[in-house]
Amino acid sequence: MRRSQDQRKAETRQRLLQAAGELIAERGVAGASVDALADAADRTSGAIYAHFGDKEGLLVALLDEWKDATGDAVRAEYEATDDEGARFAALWRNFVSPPPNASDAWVLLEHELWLYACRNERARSRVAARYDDARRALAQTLHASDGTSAEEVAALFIALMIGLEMQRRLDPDAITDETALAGLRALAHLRQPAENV
Amino acid sequence: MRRSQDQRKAETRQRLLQAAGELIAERGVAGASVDALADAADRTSGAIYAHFGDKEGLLVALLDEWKDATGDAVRAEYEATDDEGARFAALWRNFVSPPPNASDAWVLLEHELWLYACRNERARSRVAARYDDARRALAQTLHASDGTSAEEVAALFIALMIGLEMQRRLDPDAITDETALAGLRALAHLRQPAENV
DNA sequence: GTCTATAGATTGATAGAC
DNA sequence: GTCTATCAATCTATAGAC
Repeated sequence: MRRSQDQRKAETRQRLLQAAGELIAERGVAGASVDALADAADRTSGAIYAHFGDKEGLLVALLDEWKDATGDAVRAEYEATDDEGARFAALWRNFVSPPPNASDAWVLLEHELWLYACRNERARSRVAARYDDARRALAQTLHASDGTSAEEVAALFIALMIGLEMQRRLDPDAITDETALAGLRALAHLRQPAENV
Repeated sequence: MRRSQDQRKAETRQRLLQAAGELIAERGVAGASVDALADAADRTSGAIYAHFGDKEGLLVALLDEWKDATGDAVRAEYEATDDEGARFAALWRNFVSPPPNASDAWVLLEHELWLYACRNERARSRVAARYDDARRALAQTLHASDGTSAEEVAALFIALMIGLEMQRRLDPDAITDETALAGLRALAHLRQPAENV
């Protein structure tokens, strides 16, 4: 019996975390009430308090367990070709049109939690670590060919893609794929100073 | 008497809008209650409903009246020099460390309202128009020297600065000014294809 | 137009049964 | 660990006096 109890407990925890991700992406941190979060996971609010203490505890746990399942897929797709254009196109495509499993609103969850982290000390270090991980992972994927710092380029790539996606989400016609790719290409070769301009 | 009544009305409206901007930046859209918004403007909730109908009306009005007072200052500072490095440094500086009048949290207001716009049809077109204005204004300031589309570069500049500021806000050491400037410089000259790589 | 007072719904969190 | 029931606080919005 111990076994099945533990299983149910673990399942509940996972259901709560997944439901939290989805519902918060849809309604926002403040818009997703404890009851609604529990409902979405087919549990009641009591389960949330038993597992995480309070709503903030759930959010912090969500941040801790929140890994990009996408990372590996992106890397594989990236390394499938040697052509720089195709590689950057893969990066961009995976960023703007989220992978099969994730909801279309996953980017909203990123912004939701970033905003939350800006106002909550406990959350900030976790989200900061998440961005640090993202930079490192991307830097490793890019494995900077030349003298440029790979992490520097990774930070710029991430920044550009986030900012472009923000604009595109408001107006899909505002940002073309060509613009995005031209931007990534330019950033990839920022080592050379503005010599022949 | 009509005169002073109108004056008070106009003043109240302005106070409500300004207080809304500040309080929402601090607590978020959902975190700033109607009563709290009214309090911050030294009025009561009744004033908000009389002026804007409901909370959403206040937010929409805030979006409509929301102009960057900074635009002109940035442009003046930009054109004060011919040196590209100094120009981009001025752009970046004005973006990350907001001007005298604005609160340090003004960027949070941007994200707060962007997120709101992603979930609210009435708000989305307004925020989209705001970003379009920003692109146009920046494009005009940059007055693209060469064949590159000025609006394209403007979109990339804005995207990069937003994304870098997000990362820097979580961890000030993650993004150096040098990285930001190198990124802007690279984007400014994206016309040339990757020929001599 | 602005206030006070209040209705009605919803919130985060707790208590106690199982 | 999970549920039901519930409290106190807070929320948006309305009604009516001035």
